[in-house]
Amino acid sequence: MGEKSAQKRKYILDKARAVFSEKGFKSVTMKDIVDACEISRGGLYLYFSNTEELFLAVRLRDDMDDSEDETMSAIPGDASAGDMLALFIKEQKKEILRKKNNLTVATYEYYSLHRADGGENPLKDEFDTAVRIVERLISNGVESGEFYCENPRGCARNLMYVVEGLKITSMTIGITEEAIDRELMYVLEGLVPDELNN
Amino acid sequence: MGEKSAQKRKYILDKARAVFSEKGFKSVTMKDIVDACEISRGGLYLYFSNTEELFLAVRLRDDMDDSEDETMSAIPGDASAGDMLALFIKEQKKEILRKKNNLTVATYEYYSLHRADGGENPLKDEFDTAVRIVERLISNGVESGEFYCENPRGCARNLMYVVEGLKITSMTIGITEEAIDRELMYVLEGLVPDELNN
Amino acid sequence: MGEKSAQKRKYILDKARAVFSEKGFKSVTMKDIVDACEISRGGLYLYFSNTEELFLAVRLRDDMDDSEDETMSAIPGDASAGDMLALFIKEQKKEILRKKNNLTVATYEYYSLHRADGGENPLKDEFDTAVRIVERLISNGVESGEFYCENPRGCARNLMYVVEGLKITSMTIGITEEAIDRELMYVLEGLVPDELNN
Amino acid sequence: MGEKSAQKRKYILDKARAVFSEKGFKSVTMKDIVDACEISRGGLYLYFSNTEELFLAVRLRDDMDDSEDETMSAIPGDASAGDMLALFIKEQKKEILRKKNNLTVATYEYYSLHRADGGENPLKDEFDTAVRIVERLISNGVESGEFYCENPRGCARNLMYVVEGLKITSMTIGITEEAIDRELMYVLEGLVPDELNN
DNA sequence: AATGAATGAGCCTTCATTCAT
DNA sequence: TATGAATGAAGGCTCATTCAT
Repeated sequence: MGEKSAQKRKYILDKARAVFSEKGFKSVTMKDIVDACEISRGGLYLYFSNTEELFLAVRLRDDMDDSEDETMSAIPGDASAGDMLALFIKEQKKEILRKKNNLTVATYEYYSLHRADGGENPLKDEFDTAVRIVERLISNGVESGEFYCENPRGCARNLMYVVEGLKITSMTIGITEEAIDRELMYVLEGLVPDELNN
Repeated sequence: MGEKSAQKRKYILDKARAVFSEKGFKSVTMKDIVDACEISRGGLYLYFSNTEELFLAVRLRDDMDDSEDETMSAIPGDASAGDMLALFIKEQKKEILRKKNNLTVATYEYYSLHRADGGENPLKDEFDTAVRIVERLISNGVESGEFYCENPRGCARNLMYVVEGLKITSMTIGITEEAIDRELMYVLEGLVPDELNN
Repeated sequence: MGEKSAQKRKYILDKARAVFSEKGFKSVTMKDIVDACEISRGGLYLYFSNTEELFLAVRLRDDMDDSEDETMSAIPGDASAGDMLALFIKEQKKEILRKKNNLTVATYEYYSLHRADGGENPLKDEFDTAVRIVERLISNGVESGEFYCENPRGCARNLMYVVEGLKITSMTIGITEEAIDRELMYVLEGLVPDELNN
Repeated sequence: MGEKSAQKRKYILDKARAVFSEKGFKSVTMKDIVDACEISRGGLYLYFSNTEELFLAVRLRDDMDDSEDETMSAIPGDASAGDMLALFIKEQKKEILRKKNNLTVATYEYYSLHRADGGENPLKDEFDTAVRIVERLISNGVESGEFYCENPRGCARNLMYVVEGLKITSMTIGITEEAIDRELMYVLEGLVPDELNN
């Protein structure tokens, strides 16, 4: 009803994602979207009133079919903590390297515009959730003897800040896959019991 | 043709910095600068042709009287590696927390627009330089027995990626001074010889 | 081809009247009507092609169930001229003060747009008819000795121009009921034989 | 300074007056003004931000070089009340008949949109002022024996409401000069002492 | 050097109108 | 008949950029 055609809505979001990936958030105009979708100006406004609405919908839609969750839930129940952490990190790496449909810059632009220091912030939720996941994996690994770590939360946070650093570096300075591997490895090595580390 | 009035140029750059700090890069218009400087439109064009030129000049001017260099060079020759690293980190923290004249977002916006994956990139130079400085400080500390570290370069890079992560987090999610301290501390603790760590 | 559903047509006209009352003529869009009627865009076009057609139909419909005629025809045959004039004026006053469904402004807007100086003009017909009615009432009153008036037509016209003046004043400047009474009274007092006037 | 070129401002107001006269208030777009003035879109916005601002300025400017005031003040000091009233009415008549630059409809449209029942309203001020002027003229005439009138204020108000009625009639129904004369005469005749009236 | 009025391109948004279902 | 998605024209507004003074 209010949503017109759900299919077209998805179509628009798909095209919009590509545009946001290409131009970030601020530079994107409704005309950019219209052109990308090859629909009429009025047609777009039937679905979204401005780029902000569009962007948030793109990010939401993203969550739905996000490969991360799928991947994580597709893990066999008997996977080791190390395997799972490796998988998690592999996903992060994929995201960092992603060329197409990469929302990193647009997201940073959007939230630097709408920073809500005190209040709710989806970005903060995402970050905190990721930290918790990693912390749990590390803790599990410590219990099973796979990892050695006196401060799992600290280590998890360190990992996620490095990931953030790598993301922004990738979008501004540029970074090679090797450099990403090296950085993530550096963090993980701190988890390996000393006797194994040598 | 020459520099017109170097003084006025500096004046414009000062005002422009505040504008870029406030609005990032993409959202800044020449009119914003004109308004901030309270000069004529034509007057501004005499010095800078567009916001890009202006922004690069702001960043350059920044390097000149940058407090970081001053601070670092103001260190007594006999300062310990630990003291110097602490000082360096203090500067980074100040930058992360900086409210006024903070170019972080504008810089990210600008370089995400002008990313030159392979070629030269001042941002890359700055990052690499910072890594080298930290690496040297750590190495010195290791030599003097202040630090323990098997991979100074890796540790330096880890620190700088965390700093990048903290910067972007500060500008988007928001972050408290305590959280910054905790993160930086986490990295530094890895450098402290075990016997001292307890 | 025919009238589609006469009931729905009336429904649309009712809702449209409210809209024209609220927004005048020029500002009303087909969308306004669609929204007010809660019907589909296409559905509206089935009945009316544009706001002009709609407005004219609203005014016509108005004439049909207009309370004025009803009221006037509901007068007992033996009513005095004075009673009937009082009734007529009461109706005019009601119209001037009418808050809901007041077409005054819309009508003025429409006819200032479509003024036909020489030709036919429903507004002119209405005005002339009203003048004739008042003139007849006055003449009757003069014959019966209720009124004193040497120029009934002139007095009737004077009354109706004052009514027009009051209508437009009511819609633009705003006017109180007392002010309306005072004005209408002023005109009527001219009709009262001198000996009664004191 | 803030006013750019006073000359051009006046030029725009002149052209705008013609547009408002032609199209009323609501239908006028900034593009209409731009086209009438043959200036650029941006150029117009340098002086006025929207049609409302423009319209109010047109009305203000109107007051300044309004012929009414000039005319009234150009009256010889020894003019009789009758002469002055005749002059006043002649001005009203001119205004009612005015073809070019007639702001009547635009004014009604504007104020029907911005009616402030309780508060200040320039239209109300103008009306009240006119009433006071007429009242004074009548009173003077009564004192000098030129007029006979028991209720100068009532008569003045009656005249001005008739004038309002004639104005709106002129713009909607259309009216001939003779009809205007007849109406105004009707009111004035009420002022003439009976013995002269025959 | 400096000014600021002027231009015109470009994006935003709303609406009348059409048309496939 | 009725629906409402879709289109495209029209008007609002802002800005980069130029240029006469």
